[in-house]
Amino acid sequence: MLDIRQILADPGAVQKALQNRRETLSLESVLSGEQELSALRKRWEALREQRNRLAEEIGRKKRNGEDVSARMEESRSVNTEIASLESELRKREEELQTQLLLLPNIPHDSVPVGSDERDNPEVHRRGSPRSFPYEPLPHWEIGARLGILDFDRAAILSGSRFSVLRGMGSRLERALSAYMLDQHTGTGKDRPSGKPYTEVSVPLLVRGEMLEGTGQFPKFREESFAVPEDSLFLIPTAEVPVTNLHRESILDEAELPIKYVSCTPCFRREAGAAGKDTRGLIRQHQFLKVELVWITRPETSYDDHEELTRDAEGILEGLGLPYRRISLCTGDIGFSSAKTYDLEVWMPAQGVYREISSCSNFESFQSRRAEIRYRPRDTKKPRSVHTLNGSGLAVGRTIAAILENFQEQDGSVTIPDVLVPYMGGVRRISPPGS
RNA sequence: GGAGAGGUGGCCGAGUGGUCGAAGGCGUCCGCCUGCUAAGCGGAUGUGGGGCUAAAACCCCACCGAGGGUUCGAAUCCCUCCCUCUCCGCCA
Repeated sequence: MLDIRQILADPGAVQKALQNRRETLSLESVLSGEQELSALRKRWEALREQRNRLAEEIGRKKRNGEDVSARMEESRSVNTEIASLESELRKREEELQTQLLLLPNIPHDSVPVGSDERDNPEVHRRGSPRSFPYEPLPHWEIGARLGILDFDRAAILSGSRFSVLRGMGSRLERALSAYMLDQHTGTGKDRPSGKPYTEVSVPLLVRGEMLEGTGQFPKFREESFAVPEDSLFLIPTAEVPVTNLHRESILDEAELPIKYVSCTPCFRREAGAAGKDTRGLIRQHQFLKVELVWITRPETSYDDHEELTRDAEGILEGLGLPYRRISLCTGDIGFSSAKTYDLEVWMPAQGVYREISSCSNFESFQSRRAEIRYRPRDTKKPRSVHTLNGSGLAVGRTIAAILENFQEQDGSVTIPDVLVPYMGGVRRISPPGS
């Protein structure tokens, strides 16, 4: 959520930012709504003051045995006025709040202006794609031939966009999760932030307020799987429970940055994605993801964002997967984000780079919604923290990338060296019977 | 699921209708004292919004789990919901 004072201070700049985002919302009704609200609020406060004074006077006089019936009558009439004002006030407040919750974050100055994904500049490329002496197979073919990936059975269990991993496929998922978690909980000592990530295991079902806190609600409600019977929602990413871990609290500056890593299944309805990426592990209703979350100070958040992104890149480099980093332009950046880098891994069968991680700085957009603040050492007055997160990495897509990049002509797949210990020493997954 | 107890400031905890934004303690900060540290002594210390101001001081409004209600007046009484704890039952 944007700070209403920031909007008031420079509505032109905010409107400009919305335009850059290709967002058609206008600030006019927000501005007029806020103006009316503040007038109503002042009137209401004055009446409350009057009522409080009367109540105090009545109490005092009563103790002295004086007659207070006239004052009580007066107070009653003030109360009816307060009540009518209050209902109006509440209505206006809700209207304004609804509008504010639908306003996206303002992109950082360093974010390139652009219309859509075609305008996302590449920051850098690492690793070189292998050249294949044959037509490389897509990962779903490889997985099926190896007997480790089964979409047909998953469809019977749960419908489309679900998968079953079997044998070494399932083991590969576990190995990747463990490798990533180990890397992140081990990194940091030699970094500017000076500390490794703390691993957390969190609930996969959360209340709606948590999703509002991180920005998924109210705008993207239809993207979430719901359990209406219990008013709970399946998390679309670990970002939601992990960031909200510190909701409604004031942290000590000395605690910052707080760095978490969490491996969870993620659940997405993919409501707007009908017919898109219908094959393979790329777009599933359920997938495993290792998520990095930082809660940090505003002064360092952009340096921290670079560091977080480097941490995610470290996994791709460790696995030997070719990838590139792109910087999302104003027209493509996510609703809650002020700046986002996407990491895209090379997928040989399609001959394209595909998103495997998205690393964002939300500045105080989430922390204002979730009320996560810290007390600066010098000023003592609480300030909103900045929150960051990024995938480190999406495990399902990493499996897909490994199968495609490290496939061999005989149908086998070579396991990256760093994963071998996690695979129980297995260096290669081979087709059954070979 | 059944029975009971309870949710108060950064933390612990007192407070059953007005003088309570809230005793006391811990913590934190400032000062004093003291070879150092600790202890001791004195003072300060909730959050959000508004007014005034150069900035403060100061003043006003709201907040004692959330939302309603009763009342001139609610942390305190009533209702609903959420959560925590104890015991019993069930269970990975």
